[in-house]
Amino acid sequence: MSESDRYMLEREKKRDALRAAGVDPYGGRLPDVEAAVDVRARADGRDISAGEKLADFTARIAGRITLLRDIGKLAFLTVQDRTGTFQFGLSKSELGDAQWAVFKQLDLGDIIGGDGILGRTKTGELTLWLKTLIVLAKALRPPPEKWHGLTDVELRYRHRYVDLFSNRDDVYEVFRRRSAIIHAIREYLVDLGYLEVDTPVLQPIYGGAAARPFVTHHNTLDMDLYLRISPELYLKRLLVGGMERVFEISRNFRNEGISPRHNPEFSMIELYEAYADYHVMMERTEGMVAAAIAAIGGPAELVVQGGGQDDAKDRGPLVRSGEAELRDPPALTGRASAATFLRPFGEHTLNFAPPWRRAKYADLLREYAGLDIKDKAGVLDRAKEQGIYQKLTKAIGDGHVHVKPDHAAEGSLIDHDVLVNELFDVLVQPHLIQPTFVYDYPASICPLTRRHPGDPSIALRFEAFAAGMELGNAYTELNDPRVQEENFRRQVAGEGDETMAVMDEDFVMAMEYGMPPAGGLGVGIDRLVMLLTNSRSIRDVILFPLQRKGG
RNA sequence: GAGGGCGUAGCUCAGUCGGCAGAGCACCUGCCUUUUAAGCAGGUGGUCCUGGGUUCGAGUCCCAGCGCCCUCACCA
Repeated sequence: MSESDRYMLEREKKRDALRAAGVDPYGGRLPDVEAAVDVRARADGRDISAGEKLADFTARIAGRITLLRDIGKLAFLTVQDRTGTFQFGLSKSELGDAQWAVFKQLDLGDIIGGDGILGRTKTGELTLWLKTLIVLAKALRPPPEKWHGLTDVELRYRHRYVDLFSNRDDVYEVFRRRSAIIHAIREYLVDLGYLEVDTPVLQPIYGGAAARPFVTHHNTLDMDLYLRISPELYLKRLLVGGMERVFEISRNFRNEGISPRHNPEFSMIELYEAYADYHVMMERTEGMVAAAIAAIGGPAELVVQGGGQDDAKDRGPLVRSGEAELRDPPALTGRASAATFLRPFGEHTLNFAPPWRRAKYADLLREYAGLDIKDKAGVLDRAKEQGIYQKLTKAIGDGHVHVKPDHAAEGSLIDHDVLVNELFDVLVQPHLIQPTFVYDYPASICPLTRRHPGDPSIALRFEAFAAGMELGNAYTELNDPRVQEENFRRQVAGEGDETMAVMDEDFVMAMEYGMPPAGGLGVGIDRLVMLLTNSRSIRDVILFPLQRKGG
């Protein structure tokens, strides 16, 4: 017999003892349960001295037993509900022998309800002194260690339900905030007149991003389908249809590598606004984030675990190391003040107060790399210095790098703008800690993007960065059907990345009916939640991140 | 896909030079009517990730595999 079997057997014996005593170990509906936090609020209105019990203050609370202190004929249980914890006080003489016998069959992890009267113990702890004990669910497996909780990263992801109840103060809180953030964004856009829609996840033709798709199959139609990599092409059709302001919170699927910032399925919000441009989308980005921050409250005291093993070892019971100086700084208490927009992230404090910094791509390249974007020789030299040129020339032939000598510097095999882009990633992006809109990208690295009317070498695009991480991407959208069609043709011809979208004739047809000029924006929800909950891994903001079979 | 780290009781973790498998929590038995990770006394509990190998002897050394984490690659 394994040890876990022994644990189960002990608990099954207690379950059977409950049944033998006529108590259902798996109770049903329990009306009028009050949240722990609400009982506390109600108690605030009363003056209760230590050791006092208020016969007229009754309450019913339910939750999971997280602590159990049996002191003979008296016991204290700590139960946890969705709002916090509450102490139950049980006295053998008050409860009576029958109920006391029920208590004796309880273990850590069981879910119970209690009716009782409120009081304070000698030490002042707010306590519900039970008159009636209600068994709601006998747990057959023991919870993890009560002090450390579940820290094994693999077990946390594979058994997230255990992670959630045993690491309530950080893990559960992350997902509570995630919910609040999404709700706030939705409300913000709806208030602006946006319509929320659902477009196909199963797509016969995939597009809207450069990524490898997952393939699936419909049996009856005998048709291969792709899980969407982006909702973009459907949302633009809706612009044609007259949905002038439209958004979707979209689960996207990309058959790519996995990293602390990439999960095969991830959430993104995409929005399109007719008659707007990418500058308007900057304001929308700021607005959504501001709404999200307002929804989750003031400056975060929350510091969550990273995936790293070193982090796990440092982990304290409630909050992680390194955040002490960020907890309730006196200067940040004003709800409406700009300080509310300060969020801790790793060793940084990010300031999301609008307006965020707006900087042109070329200007940032000059500022952080000291490079003139038009100086082909200088860029080439720096690329060689950084080993980028060598890496790219080595990669020629595997399909990822294309030789375009006409755009290259003298003697270079690699396109100038490709080198610029690589240098930007290495030399500039890590410096973009504070929220920053990088705009006016070189057109050649985003060939499908609408050009600046006065300068065809500039694309009307921005990317939003924070903590060195890409957070969002926006465009002044192309609405010329012939240009769009030509873009598709160039992709199909393999001129761009070979994984990019195939020709979507219906999409072109839609545009031929007239699509209003529009601004379009995509924001990674998971990454935004990471930033606003100080989570270092995307897996810490996704409830059930993909794991290999087994383990 | 490449490199590095980790895998020991249900959980959190020690384990020295290769020499009887350890602690805390949890669990079981007993005591306890004001505890706060309650306490005290006694006790149970092991596929040391899996499979090979070296050795008189392997948790420890070697090889292969599996899983997780990290870095890189991939990735609007």
